[in-house]
Amino acid sequence: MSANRNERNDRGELCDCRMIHQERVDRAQAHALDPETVDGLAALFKALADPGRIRILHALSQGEMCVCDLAAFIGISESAVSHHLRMLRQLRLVANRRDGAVLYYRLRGDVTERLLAVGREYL
Amino acid sequence: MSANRNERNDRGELCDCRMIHQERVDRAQAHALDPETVDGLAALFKALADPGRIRILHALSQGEMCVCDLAAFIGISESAVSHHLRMLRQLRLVANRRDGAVLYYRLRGDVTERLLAVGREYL
DNA sequence: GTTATATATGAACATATGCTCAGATATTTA
DNA sequence: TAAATATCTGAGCATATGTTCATATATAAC
Repeated sequence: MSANRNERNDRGELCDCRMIHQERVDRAQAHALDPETVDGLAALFKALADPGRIRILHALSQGEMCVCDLAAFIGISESAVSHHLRMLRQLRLVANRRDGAVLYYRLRGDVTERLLAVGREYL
Repeated sequence: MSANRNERNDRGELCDCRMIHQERVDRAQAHALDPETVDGLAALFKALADPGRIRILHALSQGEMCVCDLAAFIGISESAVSHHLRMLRQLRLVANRRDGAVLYYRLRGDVTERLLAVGREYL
């Protein structure tokens, strides 16, 4: 239970962090997520970390909608909605289909609905 | 399919938003999450929207750890870890137990693990 | 063709977030 | 008691984020 200093951290770098339980840190290290996974998860949850995007995604779970309908529903500008949709598109959480000048957005896959369901259960 | 202006929005306020499909907006409105739920969900996902906190939470899913072990594992200061843990504590995602001067943190409930599992499945 | 509609995009700006630093609190040890 | 350890907290600062505004693009209507 004694403090060790100047151990090597997970990246092999020297650090002067204290470390009370070497074995617990080793265990965490053994099961650690790789950086790519961590960043991917952070990006995913960041997409859901905004009230406007949550309302957009939940609205889309009822069926496809176009940008201006979403803007009217949420009460923010169409530009703001478009910015949000771009982010959600890049994360592949939504997809769209064009009908004339109108783009209809829909949920892509079931990730969003599953995450929202777990979240609502937790509240 | 004609654009309507100066309709009343979800809060009964006048707005000059365009609205192409009144029935789709109405449907979204009928199933809309209440503001309290939306904010709660946003706060929850915000907690998971940071690489450091994801690594903390995933480490805790392997068993309880103290602040300095987490700091050593993640490679950030103990103060930064403490700030993260306060946020996670307030959201009831983690709990702690004191043993002398050391505070051992653990996951509270299974929300975190379920969300991380769905997230990893999506990646 | 021109004009209107629907959406996208980049810049700018205000606010939010994460980290560090200095210091406070709690507990143990001498 | 004083000193050391473990953690917490608030302020300050740099960066990130969400929105608006102006403008660009794409399609439709005329």
